[in-house]
Amino acid sequence: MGHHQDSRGGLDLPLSMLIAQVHSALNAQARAILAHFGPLNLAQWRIVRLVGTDIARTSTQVRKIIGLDKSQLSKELNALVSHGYITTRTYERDRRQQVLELTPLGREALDRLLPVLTIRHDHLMNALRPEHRAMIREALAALEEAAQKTDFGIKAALEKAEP
Amino acid sequence: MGHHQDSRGGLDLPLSMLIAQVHSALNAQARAILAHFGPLNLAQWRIVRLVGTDIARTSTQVRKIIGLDKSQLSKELNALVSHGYITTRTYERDRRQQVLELTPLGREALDRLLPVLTIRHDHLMNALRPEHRAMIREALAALEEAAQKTDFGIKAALEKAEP
DNA sequence: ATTAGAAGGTTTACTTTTCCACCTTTTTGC
DNA sequence: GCAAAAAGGTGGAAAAGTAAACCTTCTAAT
Repeated sequence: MGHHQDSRGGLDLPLSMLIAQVHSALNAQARAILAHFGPLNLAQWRIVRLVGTDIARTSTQVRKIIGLDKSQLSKELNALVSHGYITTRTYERDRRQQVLELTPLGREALDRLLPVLTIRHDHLMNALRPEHRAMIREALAALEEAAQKTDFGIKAALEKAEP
Repeated sequence: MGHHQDSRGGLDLPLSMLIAQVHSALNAQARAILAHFGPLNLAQWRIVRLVGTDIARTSTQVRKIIGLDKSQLSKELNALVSHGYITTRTYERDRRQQVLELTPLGREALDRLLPVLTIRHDHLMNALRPEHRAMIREALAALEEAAQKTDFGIKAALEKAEP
């Protein structure tokens, strides 16, 4: 029960639609959790998480890892700085970038949220069968790479349709 | 090349982040394609597609299948009607809902776009290894179901953090 | 039969994401 | 070295998505 369709079990929607649905469900879930704890939105939380766990130290690293639009990153960073969660300073090896660091406030937020979101992540992983768990990352990576290309015969189809 | 990290191959980001990335890449790709053909945005295209291929005939069916917010659906339907792609009439079996149908203009758009997006979909599927193809739908469905729950021990963690 | 509650949909306000033009700093190719 | 190209970042506008208040229609429990 709780499924979208009653009668048609195997209705095969395009993969991109499925992913959009999963994405929006995950997003909603994460938002609901974050909303309990304070003012951080999802993007901000991700930034804090990456910086606080030393996975990323500069603005560009964060941007590449999260896959965030550079404009959005700029805005979220501004918000994080002005609310006192992180500090920024110029990265001397490349003066276009910034070095990011958590403030004590930022660290406190991380310490409060990380355990909760780890539980959630475990919950998600448990929903997957072990075989799936093993390959889902690879599959997603393959899809993402395929999604980068914008020409794969489309151009030809385009010409036919719009001469 | 084109990978996010140079040095760390296996950096395991949370699954939700991966999905967000794939989603946004797929979205961007679809947008880019749609932009070549006309004024339909992604949501509108999905509606036209479902209605035109008889997968969905009423507003509610479309909403459930696409997983679109009801507010957003309402707006997109308005836009589609006012641009002449679809028509709506009250569904007599349940007068809250509407029966949707393509106009000739809508059908023309479908006929032009469907082949192109089918090519794209095939391209995506080809990027997956057969094992991935076999399991990805099931895995995504499991994730989506798991994403519906908002309580899975979180509540307890919440109480600890915010008494 | 009536009524409370659920579900569908609309509207409005608001947040988040995307797009684009522009500026600065690095890198690259002569 | 220097000019062009590339990459990082910023700010503003537009699009997409989310949330909440409200109305109508249906459903279900008395």
